[in-house]
Amino acid sequence: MGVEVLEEAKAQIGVLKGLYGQLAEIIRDCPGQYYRYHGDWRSETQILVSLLAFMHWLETGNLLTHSEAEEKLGLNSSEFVLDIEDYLIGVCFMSNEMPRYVVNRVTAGDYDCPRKVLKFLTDLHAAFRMLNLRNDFLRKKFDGMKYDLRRVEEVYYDVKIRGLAANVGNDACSVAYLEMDREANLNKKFASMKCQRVKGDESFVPPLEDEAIEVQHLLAEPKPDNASVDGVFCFGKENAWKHLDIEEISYGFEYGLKRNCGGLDCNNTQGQDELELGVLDGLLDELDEVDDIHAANDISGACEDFLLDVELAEKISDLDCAPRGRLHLGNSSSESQSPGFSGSSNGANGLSESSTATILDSECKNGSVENKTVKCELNDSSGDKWDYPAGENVYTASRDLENLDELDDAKPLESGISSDDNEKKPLQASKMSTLLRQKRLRKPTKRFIEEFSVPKSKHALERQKILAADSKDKCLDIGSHNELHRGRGLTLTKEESLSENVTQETIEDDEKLSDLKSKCVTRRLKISSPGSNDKHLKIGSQNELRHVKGFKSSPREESLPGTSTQASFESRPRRGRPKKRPCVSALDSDGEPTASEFEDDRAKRRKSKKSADRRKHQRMWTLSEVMKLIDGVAQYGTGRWTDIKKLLFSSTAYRTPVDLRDKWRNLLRASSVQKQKLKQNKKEVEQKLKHAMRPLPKTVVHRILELATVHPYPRFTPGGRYIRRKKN
DNA sequence: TTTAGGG
DNA sequence: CCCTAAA
Repeated sequence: MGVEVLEEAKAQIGVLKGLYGQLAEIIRDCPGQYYRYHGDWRSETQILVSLLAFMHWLETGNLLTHSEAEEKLGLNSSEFVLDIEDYLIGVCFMSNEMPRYVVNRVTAGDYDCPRKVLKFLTDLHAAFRMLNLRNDFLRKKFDGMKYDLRRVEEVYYDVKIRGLAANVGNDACSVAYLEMDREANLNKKFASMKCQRVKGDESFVPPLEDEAIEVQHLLAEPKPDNASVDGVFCFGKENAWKHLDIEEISYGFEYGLKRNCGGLDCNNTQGQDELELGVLDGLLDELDEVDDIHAANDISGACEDFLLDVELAEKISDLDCAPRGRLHLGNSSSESQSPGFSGSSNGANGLSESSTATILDSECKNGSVENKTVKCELNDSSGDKWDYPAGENVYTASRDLENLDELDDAKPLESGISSDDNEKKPLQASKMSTLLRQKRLRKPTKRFIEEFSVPKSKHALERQKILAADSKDKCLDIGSHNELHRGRGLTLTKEESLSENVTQETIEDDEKLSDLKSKCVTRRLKISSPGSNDKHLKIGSQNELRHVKGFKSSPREESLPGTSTQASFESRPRRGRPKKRPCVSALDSDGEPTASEFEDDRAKRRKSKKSADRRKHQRMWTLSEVMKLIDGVAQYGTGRWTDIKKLLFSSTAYRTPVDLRDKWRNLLRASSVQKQKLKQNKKEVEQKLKHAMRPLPKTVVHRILELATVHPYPRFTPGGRYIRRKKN
């Protein structure tokens, strides 16, 4: 059937060829005017090229070259040609179709397809990368190809770890690979080239030109004219499927791996053989969670995905045997935890020192060596990516990840454990527990890391503040050491007289052992309103209790004059999937959590088992934040959320541009509702409103409404009504 | 990588 | 607040 389709398409191509012929004739009448008119059919040409290239790929597995494309379209005349740029854009269009194609093929049961497409796209992308593209449309399309490649990669690894990828195919491939001597050589060179680049990790990318030149040497036949294009693509064509074997890359990176892992022996690449279907089934769920990390590290995630799971599989299969020596490394590596904390180290230290929440300290300890190794590998493999994300940052980020994880299990080295924590130790001591724990880990996300570092340092300050005990009606400046250099610290305005404190979140540790202790999120909010000095500690856990009635707390963070109910906790069932259950507990005047409360909290959490909750936090928007947001919108309007974020929310790491936008959307909705309600019978409805939402100060509402007219947000009429557009 | 939009 | 598509 596929053949029929192809034939049919070819017939149509024939028709098009004829049409191009007609065009060519017209052009022939007005010599030299080709470029005057060819824009009229450019986009069609591009699409046509993409289709041709796709067909060609289906038939031969190779990339349609420029000359081939010209030939197929009958554009060989000297006057009427296929524009190089059109050709390239067409190729990009084709690449845009690949992810869909791959998914469809896999759905249809062709599990080998992703591998082929991946290689193809990898080559293609590598070839494109050598072009020196202007900042034009083609450049954009090329950028898009990166994401196509990534999506295909994900499919490939997904298929692979599910054990669906045909090993036969792999073998056959490698045999073919060996057969081609010349190409093998090219491959080696290419791989080593890449490898070198990775080795030189610190110095990062060699200039693109160098690379291009080097590859030019590898290219057998650079053409005199279009060398930069045709030559490159010949390269891609000749080596289709052959070079840059994924495994090859992995091996190539081993050097870097070992170095970055500080001597850890990570043979992850070999672990792949140990994949077992039975194990994999249980692992599939893992993917979702691991995804978080992908997003977090910004490293091309699929690879990580794969490796991590491989490692996990290894662990599981090892459960019956003696634990590997590697496990011990967890301890030694965790020793370096403090130095490793880099940016957030302040937070960690401050935390344990302040002793208010040492339990967190320990709960965050989750030493899983394989995570570490895997991550190291990831960092390195990221070196293979086209992006070359700032290695430093990525590295520290993942170091933080590791450390966060390590925090959980590395008991022996933990020195500053508070008494609260001691009872937990026995639980964790057992090796079995340790082993099993590694089976399933809820990884912190990027946002989590960000939050983790910022608020913690606040925490340290908080302690000082409490000691100073001067936090009445003054303006509180909660800037922290870490924040200082970031510019403007978080400053709370007077009328709020609110001191917001540490926010800590931990991650849920979801695993099979029933006695696991999960990590908890403690979020401390000290609310000191003009009337009282009550302090409240809010402990939010990320665990989801499906069976337990979830309730949501919405403590007022700002105590507004007049409307203030300084801490009204409302509890209502969450709409939809109950994702998160922040627990609220009132605390003694010190704001100290009592051991029993933690115990209680943990006990509850212990019950909650599965349910991957993606909810990272529910952080209330303070009035000052809202005001800042309003200012931002006034300044930039809607649609430039990143700018607003950068300028006004640079100190609050946990508010992403998307958050800002969402909040604005909600504000519009809220304010319009509030306005309408005001028109109606005030009293009753406003009573209801109070339950439903925290009413905004009228001035704020007015400002929002004003802005809503100036910067109309899509889907909100000037009246503020939310328009729900229907898909048809 | 950012934004819009749906849930 | 999350997720996805589109740009």
